Amino acid sequence: MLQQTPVSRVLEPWRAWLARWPTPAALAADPPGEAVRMWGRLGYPRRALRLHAAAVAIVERHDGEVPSDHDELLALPGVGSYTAAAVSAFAFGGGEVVLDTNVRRVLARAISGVEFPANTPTAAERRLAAELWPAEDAARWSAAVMELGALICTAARPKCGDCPIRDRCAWYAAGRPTHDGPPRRGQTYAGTDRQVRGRLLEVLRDAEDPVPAARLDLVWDDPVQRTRALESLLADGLVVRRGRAYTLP
DNA sequence: GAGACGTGGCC
DNA sequence: TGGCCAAGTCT
Repeated sequence: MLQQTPVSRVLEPWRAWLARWPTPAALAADPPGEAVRMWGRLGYPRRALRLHAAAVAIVERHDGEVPSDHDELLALPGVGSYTAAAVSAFAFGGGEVVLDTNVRRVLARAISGVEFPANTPTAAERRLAAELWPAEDAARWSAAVMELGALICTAARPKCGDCPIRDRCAWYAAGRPTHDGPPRRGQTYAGTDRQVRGRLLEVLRDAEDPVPAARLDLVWDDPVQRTRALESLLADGLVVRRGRAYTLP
C-alpha cells in the first residue's frame, strides 16, 4: 500500500484490510476482485491484484507464512527491491538498505550535494548506501533516514533549520543549489488513459452486480479512448467480461 | 531503460 | 490554481 502512496493516506485502509484479512491465507481464500474492491481509492489498483497474488503464492510456496528471506520475498508478485528490503529489514531484522524515495533524497543531498537523486536508483547509489550503512542496527538506520527524508528533508521546502545533520550536509554547505538537468518526472494525468481506467474501475468497485457496457459508456465521452482503457483493464485482469457486462474478477 | 500506472493533499 | 509528488513495480 505504501508504494507511491503517503503513509497518512494508507493508515485507515490498512487497518480495515487487516481486520478483514488478518493472514495471507484469509486474503487468498477470497476472489481477487474483493481485494480490488477493498483497495478503494488508494490508487494503482494493480497493487491490490498483486497483493492478492502474493497471498496466494505465500500459501502455496511458503505454507502461509511470509518468508523472511530477501530473495523469496523478491520473488513474490508486486514485491520489488524496495519492498523486499523493507519487509526483510523491518519485520525480520534483515540488514538490507531500504533504498526508498526518502533515503535516496537524503543521500543525494547530504552526501552527493545535489537537490534530487536520479529518476531511478543507480548502481552507484546502491554502492554508496551499502558503504555507508552500519552492520549493526541496519533496520534502525533505514527507518531513521526514511523518517528524516519524510519529515525534514522533504522534496519541496526542506526544513533545514530542523535538520540534525545540517552541519554535515553537502547540499546545505553548497548553498542548496537547485536541480539542473532534465525534468525529474512528468506525471501527467488529466485526460490520460489512467484517468479513464480510474473512472471505469470506480463504477465497478461500487457495483455489486456485473455492470452493463452501456453504463460504462457514460464515464468517458471519447469511445476510442474508453475502449482502449477498458481493454487494458481486461488485459491486466482488473476487470472480467460477463457476456455484455463487466465485473471485478 | 523509458513509460505506464491512481488518487489526493499541499502551497 | 495547477503542478508537484508520495515507503515503486513491471514491461
